[in-house]
Amino acid sequence: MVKSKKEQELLLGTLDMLVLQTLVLGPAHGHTIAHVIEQRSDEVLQIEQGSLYPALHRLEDRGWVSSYWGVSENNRKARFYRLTAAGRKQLTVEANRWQSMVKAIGSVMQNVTRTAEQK
Amino acid sequence: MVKSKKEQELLLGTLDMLVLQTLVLGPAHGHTIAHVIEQRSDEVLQIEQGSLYPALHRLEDRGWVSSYWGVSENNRKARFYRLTAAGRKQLTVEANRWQSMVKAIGSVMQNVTRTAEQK
DNA sequence: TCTTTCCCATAGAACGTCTACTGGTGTATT
DNA sequence: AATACACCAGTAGACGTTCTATGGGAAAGA
Repeated sequence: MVKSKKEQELLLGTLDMLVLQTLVLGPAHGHTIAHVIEQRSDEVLQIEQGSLYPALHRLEDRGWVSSYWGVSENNRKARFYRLTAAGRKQLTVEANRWQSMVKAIGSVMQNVTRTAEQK
Repeated sequence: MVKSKKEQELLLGTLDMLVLQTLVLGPAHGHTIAHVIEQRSDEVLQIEQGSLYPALHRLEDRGWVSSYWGVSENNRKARFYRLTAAGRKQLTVEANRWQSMVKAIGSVMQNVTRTAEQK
């Protein structure tokens, strides 16, 4: 039996933005980043490892973050990511984009039975 | 010269929902659907033909809409799409999902400088 | 006739996410 | 000492949506 359909597909291309935002608080490693996002979203967002690490690597490729090896709070080897100046700019770009998207979609989704319930 | 990066990628997987919502107003053909979404979003959303028609076809495959050939307002042959009962249900599912997504991402994106201060 | 506008459609590439793994290493348990 | 477990990083391959870039037919107007 084959599972042909994805279960979640819930991030909708916003993972990069979420990661950058999380790093505003300071450097963090992958595990922590995922947990922070999940907790702050009240467990609505689920960050899969297979999504997270590729995201971190491409953020670094693009220069939005830099990384270094360190030791985690649990005394384990971990790669920490730090927001760069370019990443900070990118975050505002993506946040603005997201805001305008939400607004635009909201405009389309609002019920247009206004005619019936007009003030 | 090759354009290696996509220009927009602005729909973020919400096109199906937008199309279904548009059809709540009544049957419509592809061109109209695209224009309605673009206008209602104040031209923020851009619906490419290469995104729209595949979307309409998959909505039909899944039973969310049904289609028939007719004649457009401009006297041209056009395929009209109508929302099915299943499509109406699907719309509420996707709309709820979208709402919870917006809320969850909002929770992550809000500034948390408060936490940094209380040290 | 020629051009424009309307309308449908598809192929192929790009991209982000998911599933499903592998592998290493501290810490606690037995 | 051996085992189990939680923590941490990573990759391959599939999948689905969107994009770019086409093609073509048919009505309307110049």
